[in-house]
Amino acid sequence: MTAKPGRRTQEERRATTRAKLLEAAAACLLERGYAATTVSEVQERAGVARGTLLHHFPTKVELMVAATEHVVDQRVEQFRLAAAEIPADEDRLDALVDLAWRDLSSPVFFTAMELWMAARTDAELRSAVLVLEERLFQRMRESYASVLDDQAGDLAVPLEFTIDVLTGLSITAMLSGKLGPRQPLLDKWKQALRLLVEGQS
Amino acid sequence: MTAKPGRRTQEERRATTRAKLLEAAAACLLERGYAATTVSEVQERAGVARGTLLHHFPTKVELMVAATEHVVDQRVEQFRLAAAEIPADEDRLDALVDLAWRDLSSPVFFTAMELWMAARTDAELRSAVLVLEERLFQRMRESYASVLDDQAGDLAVPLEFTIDVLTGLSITAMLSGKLGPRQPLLDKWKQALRLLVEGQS
DNA sequence: CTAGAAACAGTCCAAGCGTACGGTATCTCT
DNA sequence: AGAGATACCGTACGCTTGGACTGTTTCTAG
Repeated sequence: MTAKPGRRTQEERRATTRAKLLEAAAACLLERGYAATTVSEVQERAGVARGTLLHHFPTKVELMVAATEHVVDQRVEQFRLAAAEIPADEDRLDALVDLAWRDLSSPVFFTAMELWMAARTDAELRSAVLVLEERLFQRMRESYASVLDDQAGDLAVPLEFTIDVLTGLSITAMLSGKLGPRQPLLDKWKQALRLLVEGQS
Repeated sequence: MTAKPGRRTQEERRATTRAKLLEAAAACLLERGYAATTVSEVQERAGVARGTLLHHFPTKVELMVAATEHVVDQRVEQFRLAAAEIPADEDRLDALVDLAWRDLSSPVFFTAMELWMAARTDAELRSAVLVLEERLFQRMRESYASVLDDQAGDLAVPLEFTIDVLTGLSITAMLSGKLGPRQPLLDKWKQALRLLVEGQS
């Protein structure tokens, strides 16, 4: 029964601080990259004291693992929201492509990429990321399937191709920042996808 | 005119040492990742003295830039060799997919990815990588076009899709190390690619 | 009111990067 | 061919920063 403002329960205090830390870590990963992300900077960005971070995450890897989980949850959540906003009268395949592109070109995606790349060579981080990847892919596929009305999984292969194409597109356009002449490719892929779906049935 | 073995010109000495350093840097990037790559370890792996590395590359970024160039050249070279080995009687589209996959799942590709990701948040490295990326893509497209006998560029779009699909495939399978259920996708993409090429003409 | 949890502040140790300097091999000019 | 100039190699050092630790204070819960 803590109604007084500024009077929060322990769990609330812990949660808000933890959230601030994870948000700061994610922002740092996005702006500075994994290599330049230090616990000191995360601590400063979060506006907490030195020992506070240690209290929540004894080691840097534990912070990174938690940050990964946070980022994954963000991606899943953004994805669900975007999927829910799709108008019912829109073409399902076009909607799928737009939905996937919104995810795969978003800042959260690049933040996740930083962690994924780091996990490749860091055993501890890697084992944690692997199970989170499983969860992420699972949830994503569910949302995709709901957009397509494809419970049977008949469109699994074209879906996989769509994800991979857009992933590749996002990566290859990462540095220049702009899609450049690849922008029309999104529309072209919509056509191609339709062709593939018709062709396989 | 230095014919005596063990008697090398300055330029030769410089070149071999430089090559050893770049090779060591690339190996370190692949095994440890960018974040854990230190100049000390590169120096140890190369088997040279501390100041030697510094004489060639005064700063770490300069070393990384040179390493990027080295890795890019390796990719281009491996690519040309692989392209030359393709038997004349093989289906051109199938050959294209295999060729692209050999590149995009190779160790050199992941080494390059480390540098690409690092370049995203490092201004100095980024500007260097951007011009190298231009060169890389240019050369790659030339080789691809030669495999396809497509000087006119009619197959540019399906080619782009192929590269992006396989890039995405490689990335999403990066952590688990094995393609898993995605292995058959390579064959499925060959079919899809054929469909796309026929469909657009 | 007291026990325990959370947040704060200051510090230690190790490692990384960059600098300085002496020694040695190679090139070049006469 | 010899001597000076140039370029390269190797070692030792200092500055800075990152990551992990300990003690103290504030706040919540019973």
